[in-house]
Amino acid sequence: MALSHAVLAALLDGEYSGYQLAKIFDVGVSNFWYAAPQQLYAELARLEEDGLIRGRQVMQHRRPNKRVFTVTDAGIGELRHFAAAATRPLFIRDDLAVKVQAIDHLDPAPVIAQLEERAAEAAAKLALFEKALRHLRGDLDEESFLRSGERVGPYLTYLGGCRLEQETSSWCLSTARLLRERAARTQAAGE
Amino acid sequence: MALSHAVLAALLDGEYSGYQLAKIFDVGVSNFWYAAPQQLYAELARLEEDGLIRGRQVMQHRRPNKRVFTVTDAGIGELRHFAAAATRPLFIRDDLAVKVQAIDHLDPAPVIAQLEERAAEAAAKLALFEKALRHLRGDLDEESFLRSGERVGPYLTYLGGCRLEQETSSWCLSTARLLRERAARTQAAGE
DNA sequence: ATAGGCATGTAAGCAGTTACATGATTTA
DNA sequence: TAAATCATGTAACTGCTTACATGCCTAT
Repeated sequence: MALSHAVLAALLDGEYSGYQLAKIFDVGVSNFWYAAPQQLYAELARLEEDGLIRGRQVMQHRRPNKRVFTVTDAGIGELRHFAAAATRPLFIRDDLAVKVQAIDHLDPAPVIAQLEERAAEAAAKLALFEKALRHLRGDLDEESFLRSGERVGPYLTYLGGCRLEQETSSWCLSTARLLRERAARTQAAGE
Repeated sequence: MALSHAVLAALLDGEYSGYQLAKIFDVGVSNFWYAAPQQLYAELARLEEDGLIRGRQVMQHRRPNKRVFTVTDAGIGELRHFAAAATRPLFIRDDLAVKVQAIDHLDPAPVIAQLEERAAEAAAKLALFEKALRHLRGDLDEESFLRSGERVGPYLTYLGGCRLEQETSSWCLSTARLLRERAARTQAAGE
């Protein structure tokens, strides 16, 4: 049970189909959980079989029909059980950092380009998260919302996501700049 | 090929045994790559078979002998190839964030405790990384080291790790404080 | 004595990835 | 008319986790 809890948590805020969940995992939940679309269909089938979620057919006019899912009481129970148990350490894998780690033995040019690309992606995600935050808090300012809101979980994880993307962007840019300067200098020295 | 590149990058800075690598992945590399010890032994065997690393037996007096590994030219070639290719997106999985996402449906007490625990771990890691940074730059200040150092890759990834741990600690603490306040208020209202 | 560190693995099972497969509708 | 979006899966393979297995040395 690993992906299952992330799916249950995502389904707390509404009924979603596998396809919709895939998009949520691609943009929103992606700040703390990565999952491929195919995994989600398989996981939804498993969760339904275990009685932790319930599916419902939705007929659509000019689109394929879809099945949307909600968390059952048993599903909430499973989440409570999970939350009370010990948390595993953060699981992180970043190919780009591996490249930076090895940079002194590599051609820096493609790595610099990838750092700048990642910085741009992070900035775009940050903008998205900030939009989501404004949407969640509605007319309230952040402080009042966090004090009196009924559903603050997603808001808090988005706040964490914002920090992560901000730091990512800033680290990528400063690293890229430094590597550029060093590359310029070694080239000048080599001439 | 996923873990393999992380192992190759880690072996660039010296000869290490499986056991030593496991410790490096536990503390140092852990800011951008998670790996279990058993994986490392298997991966080292595979990399040696593929000729990307070379093992050497080291006899020891009052300890079991060990095999230490170095990256071959073919290994460097593989890393260069990897660095020039497209980078996959950050792979992240954080159980603690899943719990926060679902918090409004859960008993907050254990989650608050786990947030504070994670914050303490992050602060400890930060201290470790800062020590590693001081060690790497030796007598130089950071700017000169980054300008003129021969091996800046690990320094740059440690800098990234510091940011991550700092943000983690601060997010966990502010989230825990907020959840504590909310828990106190709902308890007061319930009485 | 006992716990912890050093040192290296195997085996079974589960989870995750990649490639394949289909088909309608909408937008450029 | 081509590409993108909506919509859902299967199958084969690879990678990862958990549990098991061993044994010596050092510090308390």
